[in-house]
Amino acid sequence: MIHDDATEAVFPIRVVAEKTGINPVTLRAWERRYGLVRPQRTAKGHRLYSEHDIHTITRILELLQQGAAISRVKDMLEESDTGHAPGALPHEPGTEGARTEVWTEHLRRMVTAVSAFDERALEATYSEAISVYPVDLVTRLLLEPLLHELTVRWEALPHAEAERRFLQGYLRNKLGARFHYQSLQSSGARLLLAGLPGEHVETPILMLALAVVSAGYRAILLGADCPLEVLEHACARADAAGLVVHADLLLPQQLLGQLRQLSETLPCPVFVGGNCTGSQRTALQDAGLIVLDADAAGTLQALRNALPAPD
Amino acid sequence: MIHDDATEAVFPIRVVAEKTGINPVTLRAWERRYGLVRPQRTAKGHRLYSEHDIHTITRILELLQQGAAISRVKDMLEESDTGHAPGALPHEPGTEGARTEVWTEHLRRMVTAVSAFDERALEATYSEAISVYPVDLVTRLLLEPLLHELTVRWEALPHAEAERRFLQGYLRNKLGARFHYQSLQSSGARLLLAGLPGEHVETPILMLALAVVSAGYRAILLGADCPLEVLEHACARADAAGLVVHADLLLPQQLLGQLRQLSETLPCPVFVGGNCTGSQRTALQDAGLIVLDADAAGTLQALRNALPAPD
DNA sequence: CAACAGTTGTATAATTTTTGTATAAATAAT
DNA sequence: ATTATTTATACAAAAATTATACAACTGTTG
Repeated sequence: MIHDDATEAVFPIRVVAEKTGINPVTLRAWERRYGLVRPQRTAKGHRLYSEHDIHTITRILELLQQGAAISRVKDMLEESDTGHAPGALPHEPGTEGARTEVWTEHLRRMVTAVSAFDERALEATYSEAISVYPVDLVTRLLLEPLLHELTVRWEALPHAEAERRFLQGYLRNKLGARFHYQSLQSSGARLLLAGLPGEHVETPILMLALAVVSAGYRAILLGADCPLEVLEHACARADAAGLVVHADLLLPQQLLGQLRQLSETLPCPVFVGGNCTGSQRTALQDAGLIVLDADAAGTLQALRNALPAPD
Repeated sequence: MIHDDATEAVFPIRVVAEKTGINPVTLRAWERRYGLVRPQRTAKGHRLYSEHDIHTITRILELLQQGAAISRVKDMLEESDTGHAPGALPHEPGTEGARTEVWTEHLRRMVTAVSAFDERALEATYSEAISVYPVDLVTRLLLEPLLHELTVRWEALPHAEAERRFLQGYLRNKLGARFHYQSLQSSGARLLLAGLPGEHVETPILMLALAVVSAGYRAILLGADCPLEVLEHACARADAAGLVVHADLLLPQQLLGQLRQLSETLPCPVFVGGNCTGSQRTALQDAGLIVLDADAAGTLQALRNALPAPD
């Protein structure tokens, strides 16, 4: 499939600026300073951007949103173009421990933003946090407490269901983008991942998926509230090295029985994560499942123990 | 189908100017400077435009509308005429026919990728398409047909539920990221957006949300399967200028009644999108709802009619 | 902790290009 | 004879170009 680039490049810089939200000055600065994008030129030197260039800009925007430095974006683009994979984003093994008031302040602002349905304020706080702290930390000390705090609050105020939905939409998009990005980079064994029947909330599943992916495995997401029969079929068809299920709620006895049966049937190990691992740990282990603890390190360890290490 | 151009070429330049809204001076400048349009001439050199010429001008106008530079438009027209090579932007059904095999090929590859649970292959195809064609076109000619094709297929093969979930996860992340990004840019009136009770699929809602946002409004997403009471509360609390609900399935009579009541209660207009607008259009209109057609242009028009234009 | 250098988005200035429109002189149409 | 259309030249506003500068941050180093 051959394209004549010259004939595709039609958009002047102003249009591109409007389409992408990037100031023309900035676009030129990126090109001059980092060689980013480099569109066609007319005989007189005016820039003509193609659809492909615009797509590149959106990719840049995605990377920036994940906290990448603009000066390093070019390499990342090239790496992901040449197919083979880079180590994703800089994760500083930070030495930050307490400083809890920072987080409670962020938390407070995010709660306020949610009750005003103000996505921009939500984003502002989140991206402020993400620009200071590594992603994992923000997830663990901000997003998870936020979800927890609001869940508690909503139980007392049932009419605030809309706010819960709003926040979940935001988090789903946010975590989903991160998962998607990391997913394309990962290359280890394939793990199926789904929420058990009755679990309708997606965000904790996405968090678990992120942990799995950043442990070096590939994750195939099958979403929330997934029937066990589907998982059984999918394991075979997808040639999965393992199955990870998620449950926050208490599992009924019947489901536990079905899970035991499933883990005996399947040729691959079955892991379980989520809050149910606290209260029902032994029951789950008796059913032949491998319990994933809430912390990332423990999750990684458990996966590595039961599976060949991915790298 | 060959026409005798001479018999069709009858419109003097002034008439064409009136029909198209383009100043005669400008029409001549386009012809002189870029070789655009070139109508027949009388023996003494007066321009005589044919119906086809006028159609060409319409196409030019569409391209300009999408931001193409006038100096580049000629190449694009020629490209899409020679059928080969992607005319980047043209949205007209007339010239799409010749290029459908591009889309069926992409479609085929995506179907294959889904049944192999291969996110990277999925991404590769999608990203190739998106780098050549504008987002809207890819959504309309690739993603929507893909969803439709696989839905049909899954009805015949119920065991492939896992594949459906896999694809929906992918699309949700993809569309969600786009929505999130656009959302932060948008600044118009706020519209609440949700799937009606019984509608569990998120992707069509996200597509509708993207249309709303690119029409210049802000969208507050409340997710799929949303109870009407939640919407009623949320409209007040979020100070929304409108409510958009989505439904692909047929709406039961009871829900129609509740919708009528809702639209009478709320101070803002209520819009409805999705496949149900085809079969239940009049019933929905009787209930006081404003129907959003499937195409983006119609959606935009309907929103603008009922709300103050955002920009 | 202060000083310094690097990063990065924006701003400004001086020029040039693009693009729609205006004008003039000549010819054609009605 | 009056009204249109044509070509060619000209003009002006909008938009693009490069180059330089700057402000707000970042991180490093003494």
